[in-house]
Amino acid sequence: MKPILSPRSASHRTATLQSIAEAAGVHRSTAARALDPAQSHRISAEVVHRVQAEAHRQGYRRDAIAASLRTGRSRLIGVVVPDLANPVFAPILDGIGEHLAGMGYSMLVADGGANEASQIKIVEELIARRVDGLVLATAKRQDPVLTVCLDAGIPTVLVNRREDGLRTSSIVTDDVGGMKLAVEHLASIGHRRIGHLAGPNDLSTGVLRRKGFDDAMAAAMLDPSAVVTASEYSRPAGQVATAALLDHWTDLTAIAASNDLLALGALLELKRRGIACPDRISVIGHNDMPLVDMVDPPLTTVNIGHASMGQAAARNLLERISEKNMKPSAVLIAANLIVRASTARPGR
Amino acid sequence: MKPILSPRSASHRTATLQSIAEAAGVHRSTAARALDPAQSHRISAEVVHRVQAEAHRQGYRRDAIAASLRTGRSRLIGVVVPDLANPVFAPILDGIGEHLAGMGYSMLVADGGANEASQIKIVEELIARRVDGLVLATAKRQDPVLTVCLDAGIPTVLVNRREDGLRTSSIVTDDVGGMKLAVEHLASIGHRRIGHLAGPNDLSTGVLRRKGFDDAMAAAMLDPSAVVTASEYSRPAGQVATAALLDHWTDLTAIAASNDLLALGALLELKRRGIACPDRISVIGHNDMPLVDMVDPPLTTVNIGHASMGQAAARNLLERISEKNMKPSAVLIAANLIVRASTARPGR
DNA sequence: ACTTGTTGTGCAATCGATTGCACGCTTATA
DNA sequence: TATAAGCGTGCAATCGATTGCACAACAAGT
Repeated sequence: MKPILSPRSASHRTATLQSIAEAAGVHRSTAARALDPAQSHRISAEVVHRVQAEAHRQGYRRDAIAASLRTGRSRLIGVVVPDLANPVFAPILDGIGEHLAGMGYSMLVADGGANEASQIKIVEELIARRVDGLVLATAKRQDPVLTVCLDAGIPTVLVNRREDGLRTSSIVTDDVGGMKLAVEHLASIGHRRIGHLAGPNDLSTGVLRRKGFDDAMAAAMLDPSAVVTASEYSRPAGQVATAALLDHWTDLTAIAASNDLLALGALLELKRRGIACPDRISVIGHNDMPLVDMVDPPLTTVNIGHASMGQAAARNLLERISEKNMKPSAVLIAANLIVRASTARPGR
Repeated sequence: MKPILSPRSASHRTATLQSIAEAAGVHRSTAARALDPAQSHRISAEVVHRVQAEAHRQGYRRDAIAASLRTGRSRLIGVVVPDLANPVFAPILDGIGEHLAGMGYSMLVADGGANEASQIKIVEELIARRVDGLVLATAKRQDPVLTVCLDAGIPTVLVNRREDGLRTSSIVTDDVGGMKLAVEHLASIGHRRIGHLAGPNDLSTGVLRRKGFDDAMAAAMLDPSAVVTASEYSRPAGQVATAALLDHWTDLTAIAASNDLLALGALLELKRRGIACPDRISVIGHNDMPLVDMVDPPLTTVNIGHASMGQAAARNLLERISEKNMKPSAVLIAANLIVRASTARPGR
């Protein structure tokens, strides 16, 4: 630790409020107010102008860190996803980022990993960075991570997945309704023996979509018993679940998957067994993730407005931040059926 | 502005170094040292233990903001991508995030948008947040954004795309080599009339892959003139470029695209014209983005280790941060040919 | 016994912006 | 002509952690 360099890189002399104030011949508090659009009207026009000119001349940039320390607000929002590499999250992040940017906030993205312990560690890290709020895309139906956030008093919203309870706001698609759309579509074109590839039981999407399946099957007077639960949302898991489904229920003419990746796994397994889709068995997915319109066959699925979901989450969180004791709400984003070529009338 | 609440949320009394020091009966500087693994050996074991116990009891979390202000380091790395919604960047972000997390850094992800002005604005914002370094995935061949970063004295590396010059380190795939692989593959299975869907001229990937195309065609003694440059990396742009290619060179048996999205656009156009792929025309992509293994037909492409590219970028940046005057280097990640079903011997 | 180290802690300045309060001056009102 | 109200600025404390320096206590070497 030699006292050679000042903390800030020596090569660039720092333009601070102080340096501007001196150059403009005013006190730094005056400079601060002159540069703050919300306060500058309290300062004489002439001084405002002088300060702004000087700020520009010195290339002044307000130091967000120092401001945060003083105000206790960082204008940073932490976003935790279970797997950054999964393309499903890209549009959600995009939506969040877009809305935040418009409001002067930035997004701290963290990959929480699959297990709770690591997610909690990540969240602690974000809290230490004084994030003003958190968006969790990782929620389990009872989520210990959320408990940590709430205990720390950080405004938090859930996106894409929600808790069973209503401890905080959530922005998710209408999972039940979306799956109903899927089943109704299959039923309307004549399918009677429909199987379901369910998502994991500890995720809201898994159980809610399954409920949608059950409800819709009941409404159509069909037998809802052909269900296999996948161990996770992935193609391999979808493939093994499909294998199990086909082995146990040999007369199925359609499969409604809880998620596109599971549906893709189903397509793989069908292909492996030489079962034509949609000729022998129709497959419908859920999410409408990028590129599923070009797989073979183009996947019929349920579209979720991921980007608008992200935006809504950001908007909701910002409201929650400004109005501390806002009541939690569960926002549902409508789902849309997208018919492509992986579904068709059941064969003869 | 009523003096009602302290800046920090009133509901949670803040555990600070001060409060711990008091409770442990030592000075806060001593507490700081006791809690810092790098310094704690200078403090008596007994005091260290007392402080740690107290810190734990109060649920102390070191305030990263305050530390940043003092040290001038934020342990934050800004990452700028041109389009967060594009799934190609997901694995890169994943790689960056993974490496950073292991080193105690966090990642500030920002969507810079397509134009320079907005990218510069974003970068200014990141600089104001005192990021310790920047990763740009947006680089043009001569990039004004990089100029801003360099002028501000922020360690910066480029990922995925690079500049023509060597103003700073870049981590990209071997674009020339990758495209050579692609062309050699086509030539080796008998193609002689090969067209190229080039990427934008202002991006390194566009020109370098085109160079790879030219070189490989020359090496194979083939005519490299069938080239159309796409206006951007997107499916629609790929489709119109393909249309132009097919209209001008009617005897092509294969198309080497600069990017998977362009290749997908090509597939679309071929389908629209009723030209069978790979029977009449083979198509090869570049990037091996998620799901292209399941499109119709499964896309032959060139795989790029996106995740390892991200990791390498993070590693390189961190080195550059700790060793300020490190020489810029251009790191190339090897590319691999992935043969699937969109390429085949030319038809009879 | 006296210098020279060594070790463990305390002290206080510092990072840069923000903001409640006070003060002096001008203008309007009684 | 007082008195009040308002306006533009300056003052100084504050946010919480870090760190160079000082200093006391004690050990070791001459």
